[in-house]
Formats: sequence, C-alpha cells, structure tokens
Amino acid sequence: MATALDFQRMLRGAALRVTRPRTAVLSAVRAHPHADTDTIIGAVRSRLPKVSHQAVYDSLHTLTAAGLVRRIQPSGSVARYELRVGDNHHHLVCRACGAIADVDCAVGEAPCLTASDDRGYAVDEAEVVYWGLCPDCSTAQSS
Amino acid sequence: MATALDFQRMLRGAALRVTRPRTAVLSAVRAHPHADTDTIIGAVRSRLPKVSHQAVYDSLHTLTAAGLVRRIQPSGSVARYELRVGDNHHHLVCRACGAIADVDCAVGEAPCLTASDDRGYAVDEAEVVYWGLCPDCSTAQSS
DNA sequence: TTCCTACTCTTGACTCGTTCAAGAAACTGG
DNA sequence: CCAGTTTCTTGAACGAGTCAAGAGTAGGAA
Repeated sequence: MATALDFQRMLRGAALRVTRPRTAVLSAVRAHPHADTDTIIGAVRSRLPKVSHQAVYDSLHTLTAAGLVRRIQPSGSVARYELRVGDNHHHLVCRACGAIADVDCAVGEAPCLTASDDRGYAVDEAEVVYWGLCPDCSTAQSS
Repeated sequence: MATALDFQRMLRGAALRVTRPRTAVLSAVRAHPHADTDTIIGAVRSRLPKVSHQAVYDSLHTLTAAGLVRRIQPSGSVARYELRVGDNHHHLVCRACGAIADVDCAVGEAPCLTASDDRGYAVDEAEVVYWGLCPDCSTAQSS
C-alpha cells in the first residue's frame, strides 16, 4: 500500500514539485483504476475540498507527461487514468456499459509492439483494446 | 472505383434506406480515409450544399452501427471514420500532428484477437494503435 | 530562517464537438 | 400513387476540456 511518502518520492523522482493536489490525484488514481476525471475530482475533494477542477486537470496532464500516470480513452468514452505500472498490460472494454478490465499482454512480452511495416513512424508504444461485452451485460442481453 | 450504385447496394445490403446524404457520406469517407466529421461534412456539402451537419452525424452513426463504416478515435483526437474493409488492419498515430496511417496486422491473421485471459468478456474485436512520430514530425523534432 | 523566483492553483469565462427535440421532407412497400 | 415510417432540417443545448489573469506556494539560495 503506497503512502503519501511514496507519492512524494514518485513526484520528486520525476523532477516535479510536491503539492497537495498532485499527491491527492496520485492517491485517487491508485484508489480508482480507470476512473474518469469527474470521479478523480470527487475523490480528491473528499480529502481536499477546496481543490479546483482545473488543478486536477493540470495535475493529470503533468503526471501523464511525466509518465507517472497513463491516460486511456476508448472511443466514445471520456478520458480515464490509471497509475503507470511498467508492465505491458492492455484493456478489455465493454461496448454496452463501458466497464474496463485489465488484461495481460496476449503473447508474452510485448508481441504487438512492432508493426509489420512502420511506414517510417518512430513507434514508441502499442496500445491494444479488446472490445466486447462484460459478463454482466452479456447475460443481460441474452436473457 | 466504387460508384453511386455500389454505395446503393451497400446500403440496401444492410437494410438501410438509400438517401442522398448517406451515399454522399459513404463517398466522402472513401475519398478521405481517417477524416474527421468536419472534413466529411465539407466533402458532402461540395456535392449537396444543403445537407445539415446533423444529417451527417446521423448517417455516420447509422453506417457505423450497420458495420459499413468504422469509427476510430485515438486519445486526444476527435472522431474519425474509414470505410470498413474486411481486413484486420490497425493504425499508426503520430503523437505530434495526429496523422494516421494504416498498417497490416503485425503477425499474420488476427494474432491479438484473443486475450490471454478474457475475464469473462465476450470479445468480438481487438483494436491496435501504434503511437509514435510520423516521418515529418520525427525529422522536425530532431533538427 | 528568510527571501526570492518560478511554478502551481483558483476563479470564472469560454470553446467546440456532439447531442437533443420538434416538425418538415423523403424513401419504400403495397 | 399513397400511407406510414424513417430520415433530414433547424436551432438550441450540453458538457468535457481549455484559456487566461491573478493569487498562492514550493523549494533553492543567502
């Protein structure tokens, strides 16, 4: 369980200033994986009621740019965030309710990271999204 | 080269009514792969100046639901569309300018279509996005 | 400790892609 | 050609996210 001190170290390690909103955002993202901005704002304000939505947006941008947080945004959804963990995991997204689940990379160690023909692009990341129906929506539809 | 008749057949094949806006949208999507809605509206209006933006939005939704058109929306971008072709191709997206290029699936025939653990999800599609810098932006940055 | 500077946060307005709603127009089967 | 339903037009509205200016704060230097 990461403590406030761990978040401090993460921020300092990325050469970022340690501020209450930022540590609160990191904590909120860890507590609510795949949460949208609104949820994060709510979670942050449960500790620091006076934090503005703009501070949360700024923090999320900064943390994303620093690589501490990962932003994901499936089509048709608002932006969602998760703590960047070094592993190469991907996401299952429910077409019906938008639920997101983590899934390890399909074939071992980053198999899809190299395109068959990169068209001259300098690729630094491959993102995989599996679309389908989550168990709940699946049973709801068939019944 | 697909003609208006081909588009008609595509619509009828999907049990959709054949209307001018819809055929124009199909034509525009074929002429401008990966175009955003604004571009498509512009292309449609070059033929049918009186078409409302709402008709284009409606057509795109309908065509997407029917599977004739595929909607893609990389993080931080607006919605983009391309004609659905049966192949399993993916996309290269430039982090700097947002350019999109097609790329064939990395390892043959839909390798990533099966997650290592589907968590009970009924997966019907796997989407792969390669993030990086396009040739232009790549040279612009290094210089 | 105290001060200074640059970075961060607050406040509040604003943008713009997309959606909603009501009525007019048009497509299709009979 | 007609009826009935779907689709399009018009115009307003929504909301996630951004912009901007000034107040506040973190962190290094003295």
